[in-house]
Amino acid sequence: MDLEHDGDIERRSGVTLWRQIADRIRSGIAREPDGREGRLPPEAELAERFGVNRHTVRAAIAALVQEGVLRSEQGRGTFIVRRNRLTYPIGARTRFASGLEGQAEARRSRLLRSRVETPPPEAAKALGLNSDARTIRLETLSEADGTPVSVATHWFDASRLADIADAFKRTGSITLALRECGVDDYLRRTTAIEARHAGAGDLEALKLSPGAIVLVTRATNTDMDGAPIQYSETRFAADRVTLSVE
Amino acid sequence: MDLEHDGDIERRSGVTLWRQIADRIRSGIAREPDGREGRLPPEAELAERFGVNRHTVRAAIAALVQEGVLRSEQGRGTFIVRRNRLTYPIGARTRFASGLEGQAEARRSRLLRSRVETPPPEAAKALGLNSDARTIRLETLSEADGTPVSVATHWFDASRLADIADAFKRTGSITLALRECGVDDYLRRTTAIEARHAGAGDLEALKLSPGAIVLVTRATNTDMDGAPIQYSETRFAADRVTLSVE
DNA sequence: TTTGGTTGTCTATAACAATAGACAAATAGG
DNA sequence: CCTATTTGTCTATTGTTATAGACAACCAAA
Repeated sequence: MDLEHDGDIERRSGVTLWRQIADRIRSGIAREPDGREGRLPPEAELAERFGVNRHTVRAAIAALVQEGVLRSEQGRGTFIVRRNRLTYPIGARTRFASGLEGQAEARRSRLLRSRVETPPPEAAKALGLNSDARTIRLETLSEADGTPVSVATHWFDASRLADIADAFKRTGSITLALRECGVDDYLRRTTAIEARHAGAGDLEALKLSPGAIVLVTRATNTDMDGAPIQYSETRFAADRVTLSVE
Repeated sequence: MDLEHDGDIERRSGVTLWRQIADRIRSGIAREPDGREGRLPPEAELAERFGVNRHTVRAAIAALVQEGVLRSEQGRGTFIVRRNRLTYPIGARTRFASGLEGQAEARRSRLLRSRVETPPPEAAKALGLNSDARTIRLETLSEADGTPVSVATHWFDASRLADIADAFKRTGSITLALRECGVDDYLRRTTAIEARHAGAGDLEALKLSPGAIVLVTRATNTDMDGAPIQYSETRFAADRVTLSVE
């Protein structure tokens, strides 16, 4: 595993040494050919390589064990827990479930929260609504093989898609829910991509540890006539997915 | 400015409180309508809002002043330094300079390093070369209005584009350099997008502070006959750009 | 010129992170 | 069954981060 990849760790940077080391080990694992099982070098060796005390390395490993990335066995060593990085394609026909087809067995989404609200400026603009219009806001969590992949906030025009929350709850799919509401097909028009530290809410929903990164996409979908029907902000666990633009 | 955006800050998470607060303030600013000047709430109020001591808030502010995001004036307050977030379009005709046209005045790229090497597996695969082939590796830094935006590592087939390093050095542009080497036009075939913490090298080149995030794109470009000519990994300062997928 | 609100600096203390060293407990291999 | 290697636990010490309170310096507006 290539841990030397990027310079030394830094002291009094606002990030503790154990967390920097944990991040380096995690991304070293993520960089590996997909889902390789393997053994981590002994703690003593890692401590020397990073130029820190063994206890500091142990703190980093403990955090990754907590996260489920590593597994330690007394007397034997510390091992990498197999986990694939998912590739999530973005294009005109972007859909969650079918996008991950073949990469994971159990793909499902479920509703965390829903409510009616006046849309934030961005959503209003994307949907072509006034800022005092009524929108339905859905918070959803998507998982693949039991691991949370992304949380998303969706806005829909309440006057056109009044029953979308119910439909999503029943079907567990935006595509199917839209179909039940009379939108047979739709297209992804625009996608903006950013990255930032995960907030507390996302940390919990995605089962991430503090300091983790989320990839944020903000997308507008339209029906086949070009009328906007959905505006979404999706936060992906950055160390579990690669976004792929065709 | 919406600082409440995402839950409480977390103690003994491996990230110091002042850094968490700095990150929250920075992204609160980034979320604002583009490049708004404005005043930060007083330190005492921020301390109360975040539930920490005023000195802790001061440490966060000091870090952001160091970064050039804020400016403090004794007796008056702390102010947001205007800075636009750039939107970088990704599509079949992705190019650095023209992509940012109209968003920034001075757009330029310069060569950090170049060398001949056997390509890493990913680059070899993308370029359709054997793993013992010779490639030219370019490290470049791109700036807009004097602010570093991205650093990139490019691989080219050495047998086809022997003079690419020189040509880039002269022209400061991949597009122009390729033209000098006989590639009149090219297309972006695939783009993979990830996000991670910036490594030490990228921190320095992009003038970021530790813990900062980079958006990583890995792209393959082909000539008009579909033959791969370039494989690149680009690291964008995540708080300065939005990637936009058409 | 006074007042209220703000940032800047100082001291002291408590909580946490990192180092150092020693040894126990489990495993794998000869 | 021994030995070398490895993870697990304990104690002690030092340096960094966060809290608490007090007050100085500066600014703007009454």
